[in-house]
Amino acid sequence: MKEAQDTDSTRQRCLDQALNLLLQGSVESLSLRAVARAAGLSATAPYRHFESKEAMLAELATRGFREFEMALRSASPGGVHLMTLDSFCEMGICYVQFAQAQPAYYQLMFGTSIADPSAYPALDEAAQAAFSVLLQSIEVLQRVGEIRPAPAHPIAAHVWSVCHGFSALLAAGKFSKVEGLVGEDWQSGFRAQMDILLDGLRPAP
Amino acid sequence: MKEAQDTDSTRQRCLDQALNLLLQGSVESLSLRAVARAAGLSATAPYRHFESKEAMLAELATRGFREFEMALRSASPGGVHLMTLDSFCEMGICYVQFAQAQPAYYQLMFGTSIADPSAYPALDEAAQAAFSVLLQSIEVLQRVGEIRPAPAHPIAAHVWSVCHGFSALLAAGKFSKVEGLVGEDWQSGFRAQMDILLDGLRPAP
DNA sequence: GCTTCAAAGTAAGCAGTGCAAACATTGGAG
DNA sequence: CTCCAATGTTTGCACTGCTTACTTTGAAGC
Repeated sequence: MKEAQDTDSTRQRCLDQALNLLLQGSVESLSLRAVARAAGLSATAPYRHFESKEAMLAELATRGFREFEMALRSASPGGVHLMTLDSFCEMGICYVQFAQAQPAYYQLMFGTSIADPSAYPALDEAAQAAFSVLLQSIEVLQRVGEIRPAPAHPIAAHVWSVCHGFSALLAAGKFSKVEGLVGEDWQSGFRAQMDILLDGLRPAP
Repeated sequence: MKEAQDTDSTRQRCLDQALNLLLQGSVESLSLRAVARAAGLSATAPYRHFESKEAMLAELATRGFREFEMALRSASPGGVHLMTLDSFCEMGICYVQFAQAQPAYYQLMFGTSIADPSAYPALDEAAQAAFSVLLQSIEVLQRVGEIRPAPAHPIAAHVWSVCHGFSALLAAGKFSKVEGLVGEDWQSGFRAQMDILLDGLRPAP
């Protein structure tokens, strides 16, 4: 009996083309048929390689989380263990950067396109790994006294809320009427938010 | 020539049924045909009353923002001008409450289902009015010395990011693995975030 | 009271979707 | 050489938003 191998080239071609289409469109506008067309297959051939459309999206999202984790890590050149407040800020920038540069990718990862992410263990694992970068960074900053000593999980959740909220509202264009934040001008606005955020996390004097 | 009147009962029936379906489903799964079916019309009849599906969604979203504004205002019994830190916190709760109780409604208002909201002036106006509640609350709190004196718009944007981010991540179930926040248990988690937020906005001693 | 005419509603059709089932192809194991 | 399972295709179903052409209807103008 031959196990389904990951060296299945057609499968990879489908995934690559799906990513291609996703990057230049939205999640909703991504159809399996378009993927098949781009991969030079018949409309329903991808069903030989993926349980469903959602299963394929889940694999894309998994890929996304891995890239996302890399992007977050890139903010701290010395690795998470040498985290500084500046690098932490930069990590936030990298977060929003990712969401802003590839909105459909980000939406796939953090939206509700995938009804039950926990049905895809690899996806869960990749997402958890990305979150761990944030969590560990906070723990390091607590150890060096830049962030007040307190349970790290709620703090991480808060930072995540800020980054996600900013990214989502920016992507939806909701900031254009508020601060004139559009396109590439968001960085100063985001830094202002990070300043408030870090002020609230500073240790008591 | 008879102007199209707003007393158009069929039109209202469509909107009501659309809201009905929206509240018990998702934005994506809401079809104009289902609305027509629920309203006892032929599949394409709604097109006599709405330019397009998006135009109908825009009217629903406008309605949503008006309800949303009411919900936010309800947090401060004495009106925005008697805003306190506690009421401000409560306003955040009301925000998330709204998003949590009617996720599809919220997603319609703050998501990207409506490609260009500025194409619908009434929608823009209603959204702006809701945002003003937040903005004015902050200005009042600055006047009474509970929030540091600083441009109010960036502060409002930050508060908005936190509330939106929390709501979106909660709705997507992303907090379940982080803090065990699911369903109705989110309030304590959210208060913790508001505490950090308000700490960062406190005036310098 | 009759005509006229625009508004309201319908039916049919187009191009697209996800997905299921039946069929054809093909390449490697026995 | 023969199976047989994996891969791919065709066909079909029920659904979507939306357009076009058609019918009904109700009220205003003469």
